[in-house]
Amino acid sequence: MNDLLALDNQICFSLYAANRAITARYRPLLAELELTYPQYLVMLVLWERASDGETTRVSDLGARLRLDSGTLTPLLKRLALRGLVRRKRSLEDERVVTLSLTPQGEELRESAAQVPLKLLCGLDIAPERLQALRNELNAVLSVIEAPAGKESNA
Amino acid sequence: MNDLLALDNQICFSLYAANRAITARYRPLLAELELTYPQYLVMLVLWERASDGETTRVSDLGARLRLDSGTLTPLLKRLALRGLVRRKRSLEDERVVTLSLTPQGEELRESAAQVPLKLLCGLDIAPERLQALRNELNAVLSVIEAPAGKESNA
DNA sequence: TTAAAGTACATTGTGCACAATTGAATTGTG
DNA sequence: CACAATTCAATTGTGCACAATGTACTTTAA
Repeated sequence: MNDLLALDNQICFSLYAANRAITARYRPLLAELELTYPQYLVMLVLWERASDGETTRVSDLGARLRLDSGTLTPLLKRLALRGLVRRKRSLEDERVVTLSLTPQGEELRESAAQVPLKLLCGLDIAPERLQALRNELNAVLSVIEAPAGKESNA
Repeated sequence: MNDLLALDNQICFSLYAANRAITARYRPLLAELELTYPQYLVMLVLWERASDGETTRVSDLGARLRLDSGTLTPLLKRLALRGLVRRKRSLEDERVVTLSLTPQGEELRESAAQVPLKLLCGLDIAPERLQALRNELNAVLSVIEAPAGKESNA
């Protein structure tokens, strides 16, 4: 009866289920833009950085989203195929692939701008509550991602 | 500069990143049991229900974990192949597949019992804080999963 | 009793995630 | 310069998630 193993006591399951539930809420909204959820996140980063006048490398994107090239490369190829994104080998360093938005990619931002509000309207949760949750998640995330845990706790 | 689209303002991204970070923390612990994270969740449910003397159907599992047969069927076949789980067609209703644990499946529970504690030790976050986060996630989850949102808000 | 509706699981196909490996390009060192 | 080490992206392979469809079975109701 060690209920540490009970599903309801696993923080992990709450995260897992909540994440999939939120993603499911986004899905119909993003379907109108013909974007998947990870593609949407990639576009968010590109929109952000493009407006800052920064060029984005695949590794920048990976650092921001915590995703590696095995995930990003095929995803970016699909976005490029759809004409939203350009992939170009850097001239200074041929290992680097530089990402930029096509006019269509820029344009899509206008439609996407409505997504966050539409989602919030469909949710019936106080925005402050979501904000508090987000802050707590970010705080926990930064601890989780800290170098080495504290396994060497003499 | 409508920062509703900023990545850092997306509750969804916090959830997405935190979920993957936690899962990554579990991975080495579960690797010792040769379980993936979703497989671990399935085993948690089976351990729970077996100790309650209940038989588990695939649809029960799906309801508990919010996963459909497209995800569960191949996962369960892999667990069966490893000899942890038995899949049997119900005699009363041939559509139903009943799940039970093999002796090895039961036995694995002993090793798994250490996983939650090991995870907590590696985290360096107050357990009460995680519990509060879990409760908040569950509350939000139940709202998200509520029937229809409130789109029809006259 | 038999057609229609509904249920439970399986299958197929697409798109992530992530580990591991590869290969090309760059950097660091003597 | 040579050459080892490192870096960046791509590739390969496994395992989820999920939509859509298929198929067998059960229930219902005409």
